Amino acid sequence: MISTTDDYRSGTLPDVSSEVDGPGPELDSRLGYLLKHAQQRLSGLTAEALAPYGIAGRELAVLLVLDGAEPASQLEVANRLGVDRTTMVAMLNALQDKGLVRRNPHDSDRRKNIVELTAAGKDTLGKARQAGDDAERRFLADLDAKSAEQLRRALQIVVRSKS
Amino acid sequence: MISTTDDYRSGTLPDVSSEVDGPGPELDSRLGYLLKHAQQRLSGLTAEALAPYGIAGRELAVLLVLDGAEPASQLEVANRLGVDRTTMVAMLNALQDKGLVRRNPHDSDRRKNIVELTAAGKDTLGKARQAGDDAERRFLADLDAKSAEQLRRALQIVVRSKS
DNA sequence: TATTGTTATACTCTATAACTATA
DNA sequence: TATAGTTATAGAGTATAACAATA
Repeated sequence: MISTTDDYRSGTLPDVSSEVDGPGPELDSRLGYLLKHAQQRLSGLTAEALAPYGIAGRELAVLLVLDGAEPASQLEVANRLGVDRTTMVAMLNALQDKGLVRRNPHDSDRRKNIVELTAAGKDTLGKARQAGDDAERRFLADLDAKSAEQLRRALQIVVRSKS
Repeated sequence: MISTTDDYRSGTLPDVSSEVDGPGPELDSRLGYLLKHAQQRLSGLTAEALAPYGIAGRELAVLLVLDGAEPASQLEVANRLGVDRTTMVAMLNALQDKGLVRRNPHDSDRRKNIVELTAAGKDTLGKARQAGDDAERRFLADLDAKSAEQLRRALQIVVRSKS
């Protein structure tokens, strides 16, 4: 485990100068590079972990939202995920084709579709959630527990930031 | 400023339950969601900051690598950035059309192009680097200095992680 | 035979504009 | 008039396959 409490320029990290494909000193402390590659690495680990269940990481996110408290329309699910409603249509089509979700007309507002998990959807969600958690653990494997939680917390803050 | 040293489930964060478009409890502690949206937010801030200089965040990364110690071939630049060499061709074409980089044949291996910054490229890099740093500062504005450096350090570690 | 740069092509993810139906 | 879902379409970003020049 490696602590993250030192200043990032202190030079106590493992030497990587022998790596030909590393970012080099120009990039390895730039957040743009770091966030992009962190996201790509987690995406890869997640895709691999979810492959046995036939869903992508984005689809797991949809299932998680649908498992939440109140029934949600397509637009509400899209807003929670931060995607356009046209993007939501395609994602729900794919999940519906896999038998994991169901569209039901809203009782009093027939413009809306209430989206629900099917029994198969709940079953897949249970397994996929665990697989996704495993992928997160592998992603965080080189951080100690405290640093991992600080990372999660810091990301929550910058994502919620409005400016 | 908000500290990140508490456990992320402790509930000391600002209440966001009134936000209709927030992720909700199902997603706001999942790293996949957090990394994706953090990256999107920083990308937006960076694009905005770099717009006056006519370059994208990805292009700033190329200029930064070219400003590094040794002269680099197209393939070496691509490897440092973690992109395919065919992707590099298009990026360098764009930067060359803007007059910011120059391709020179390698002295002894004529398969290679050594890529260099032009005078205009160095000038643009100087201004764009500052603008990029400003974007990072806005991105991190809600974190205290220590938490911001811990975030950077933790990302370096997970990005370098091999498993 | 292997490597570098290049081109053509295709794939993934996403959004915009325009349509239908409802409100 | 405005909203929810849908469709067609287009753009950004990326990679794979195949080729020419060179090693």
